Amino acid sequence: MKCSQLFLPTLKNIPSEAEIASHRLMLRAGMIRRLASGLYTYLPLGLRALRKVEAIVREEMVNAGAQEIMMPIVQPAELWQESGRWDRYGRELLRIKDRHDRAFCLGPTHEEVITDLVRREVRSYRDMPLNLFQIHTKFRDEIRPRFGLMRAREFVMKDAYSFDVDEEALDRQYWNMYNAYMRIFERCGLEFKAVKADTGAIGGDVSHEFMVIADTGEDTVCSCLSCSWAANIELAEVRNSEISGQGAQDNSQLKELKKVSTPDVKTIEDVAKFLCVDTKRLVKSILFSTSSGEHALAMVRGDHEVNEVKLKRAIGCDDIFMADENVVLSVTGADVGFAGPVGLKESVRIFADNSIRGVKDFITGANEKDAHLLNVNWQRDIDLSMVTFADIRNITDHDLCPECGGRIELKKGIEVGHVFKLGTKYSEALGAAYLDKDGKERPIIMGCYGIGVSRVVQAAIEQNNDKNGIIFPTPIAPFELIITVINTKDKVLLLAAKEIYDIAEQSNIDCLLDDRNIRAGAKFKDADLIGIPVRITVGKRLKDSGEVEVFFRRNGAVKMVSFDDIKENLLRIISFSD
RNA sequence: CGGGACGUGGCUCAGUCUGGUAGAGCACAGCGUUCGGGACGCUGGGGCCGCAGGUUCAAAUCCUGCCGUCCCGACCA
Repeated sequence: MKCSQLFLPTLKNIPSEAEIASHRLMLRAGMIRRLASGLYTYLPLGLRALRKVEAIVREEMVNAGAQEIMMPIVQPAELWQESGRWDRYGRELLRIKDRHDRAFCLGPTHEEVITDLVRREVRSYRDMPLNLFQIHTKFRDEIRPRFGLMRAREFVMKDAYSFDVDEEALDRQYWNMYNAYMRIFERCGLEFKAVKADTGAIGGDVSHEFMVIADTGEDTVCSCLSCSWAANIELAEVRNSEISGQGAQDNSQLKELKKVSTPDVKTIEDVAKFLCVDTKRLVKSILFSTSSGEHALAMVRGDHEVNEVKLKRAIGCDDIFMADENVVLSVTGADVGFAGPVGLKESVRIFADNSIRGVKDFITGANEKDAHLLNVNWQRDIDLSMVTFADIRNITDHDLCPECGGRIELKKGIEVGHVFKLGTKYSEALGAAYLDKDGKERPIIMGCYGIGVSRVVQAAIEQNNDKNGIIFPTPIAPFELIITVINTKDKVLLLAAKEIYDIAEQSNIDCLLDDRNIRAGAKFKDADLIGIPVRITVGKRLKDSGEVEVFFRRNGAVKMVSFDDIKENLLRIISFSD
């Protein structure tokens, strides 16, 4: 491709709509343009990178035994009603109506459609194992689209679904996919981690996420420095070395319960400062409401955070959210900021984190405006029959690995892939069953496996850039090589560059020829910005010494190579780009 | 949905506080000089100042409502 003909609108200025490096660079490099919030057009360069990732994903999926299909984006409401997700999925599901006033949605995922297909076509144990995938557009009406392609409303996803006769076969498919994912992300040149994960709205039992490590990631990844344990913080279990006693205490040692005035002192930090104590002496009490309209009080140490996924499990309900001001007022009798376990106006269940089980004489809110309680104690002040101790807090980097007791670290990650063992959740809801060897009907055992293909492109850029622009890993670079002609009016240089270009084309190297009649500096800046791994510069040195310059974007290395050598060994010479 | 910021040529922004002829840089077009790290000079085109109301002799500027964008939060395969 010649630059003079390529639609490549690069920007010198940083667009004001973008905050993070990868988003800015994709706009500046002319890869994407925004149509509306969370909706993007892929320009030639962006689409090429996307296609590269797609090709890798497709190849590995097919190698792993999956077969490609394509399902509709528009899906009938009936199917979603059948699975129960028409009501449960919430407002992220964009609902539309056709001219006959029939309800449809834009597919945010395809479990319903694939299960409908399979329940019609798969009747026998002989038809399995089966693994079907597609690479297609998904639509999710995100509350807050963010960071360009990172959290777009419309995006490209590879989704695969497996169908098996039993758990054992599912287990094989699951790890087969897991391994395929490892290969895919390695080939894309990403620094990533596979971590244990929560199954969220998709449901199911076992699940792993594939996280690209990056400071701008929206998830937190915990991993052990000494063993292979790694988990999303939503799920990372806290090892309990701190538990002592059973909550019941020897009352004679306890200090007297005391109420202190804390006017307008609400946050944990403020209270600790006001009372001149460490935040660890405080116990944070946060009121949650469940989807069924009940309330529960969560208690964690002042310096800890409530983990809603764990709390949800401890309570045993589908969904929870922080109670609003009115609920807080009616349950505690005070404004937000003074909640505590003692003297609640309404009787609610209390879920206390394991780490506060053994503490004595702690500080909590007094359920009274501008007041806190000192020397609160289990049993004496709090009815233990209302209290459930559980792991309901986020792990911290002071905690130890739950597997081996080693030190752990917390890092931010971008979720680019997620594999689930679904089990029979959808096959039972939609009646997808097969006949086994004995002629007995059984539900099909399912797994599902997603990759955010468009997100991979941006995550790769987030991980590979410098002040001059993108540094594409070669396998997903829109072009692998750019040949920069310093002076296009010089026919000798232009012809020499074309000669190399033709060889590159014949060698199946994706090559750009920068034949634009602009100054050399601008060409260099553009080449750096769009992140082409290797640049060959054809300039006056060709005339002086018969050499061209080979520049490697990643490390800035420069090699002078004779024109003849380049022609004979192009592939070998540019193969050191990563 | 709650909190915050913003909306002025294609892009980045000034001008708004204190109402009075719409500006700069980049980009674009023409001419000339230049030509290996985003050149320079001259000339030129391009604006419902987000939209709608209101106040005023007069509104980019003040007021009200709406729309859009971004950030934080809640939410999230």
